[in-house]
Amino acid sequence: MPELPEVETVRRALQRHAAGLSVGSVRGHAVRLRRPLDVAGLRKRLPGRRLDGFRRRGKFLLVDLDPAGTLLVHLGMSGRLLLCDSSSPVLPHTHLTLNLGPALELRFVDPRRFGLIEWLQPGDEAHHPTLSALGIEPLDERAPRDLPPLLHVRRAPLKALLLDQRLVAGVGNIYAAEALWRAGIRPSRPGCRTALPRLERLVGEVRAVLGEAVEQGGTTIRDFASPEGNFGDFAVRLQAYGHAGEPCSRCGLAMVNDRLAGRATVWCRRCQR
DNA sequence: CCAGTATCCTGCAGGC
DNA sequence: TGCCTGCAGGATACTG
Repeated sequence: MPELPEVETVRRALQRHAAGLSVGSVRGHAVRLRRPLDVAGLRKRLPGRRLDGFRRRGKFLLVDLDPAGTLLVHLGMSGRLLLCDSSSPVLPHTHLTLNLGPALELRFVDPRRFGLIEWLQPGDEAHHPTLSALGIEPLDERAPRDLPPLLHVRRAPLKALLLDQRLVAGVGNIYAAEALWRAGIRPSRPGCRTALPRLERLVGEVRAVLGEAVEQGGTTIRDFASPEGNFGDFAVRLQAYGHAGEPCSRCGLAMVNDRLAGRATVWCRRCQR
């Protein structure tokens, strides 16, 4: 479940190990991801291009192959980018492989196929329907000032607002639950029924939990791993997500699991109001 | 416009 | 042991 910290972990690993390398052959097969994977188009455009750098916007990874364009990657639910020795076994659901040297490959693996890979021409970023609509980067220094007022004018539950990428870019189900628990705010509380100082506290906790998770290399619940194969170490620090039925680590009351905005939502009825 | 729900997809856990 | 069901969730199309 790659959210901002997991994508940032992937970005850093690729920046460290793959920046400056050139793409050789491109292998893959047309498969239906969130949109169809255009292998033929990538085969035409990628070979010979240099990986100039890796950027992140929300949960999107942007691979710059200047000046030709940018490869836009979203990991969806189960997507992984792996740096592998060419001789290493190919995992099931490997949809795309970029050769990066005599024995090095970058592989995109995505069993559930909620991911996305598409080619952006220079200038496309500003018009891309999803990319251009993304909201505030929560770790940006402007977030504490800009985000609370946006939450304050909405009637939807705060959990749903945190998950709305057009408001905040990069928060998913795990870190939304954690931030609300840390802030002591009920996930179903409407934004407009929450005092501004509490919203400021919430944004602060969103930033804190994301920042800590980035430091730990993300959260591995089932299968997240960095391109080098490292697991994220933040799971042990989760206090809400995955702890339904267990005592709240603040007050001891059993945490409950509700369904909110179509998502499992673990929270404490006593601490979160 | 806004909020809520169904949908895509596979793997896995739990029930019987 | 094996089959079935439901759940996991990121983005988005759709409904009310």
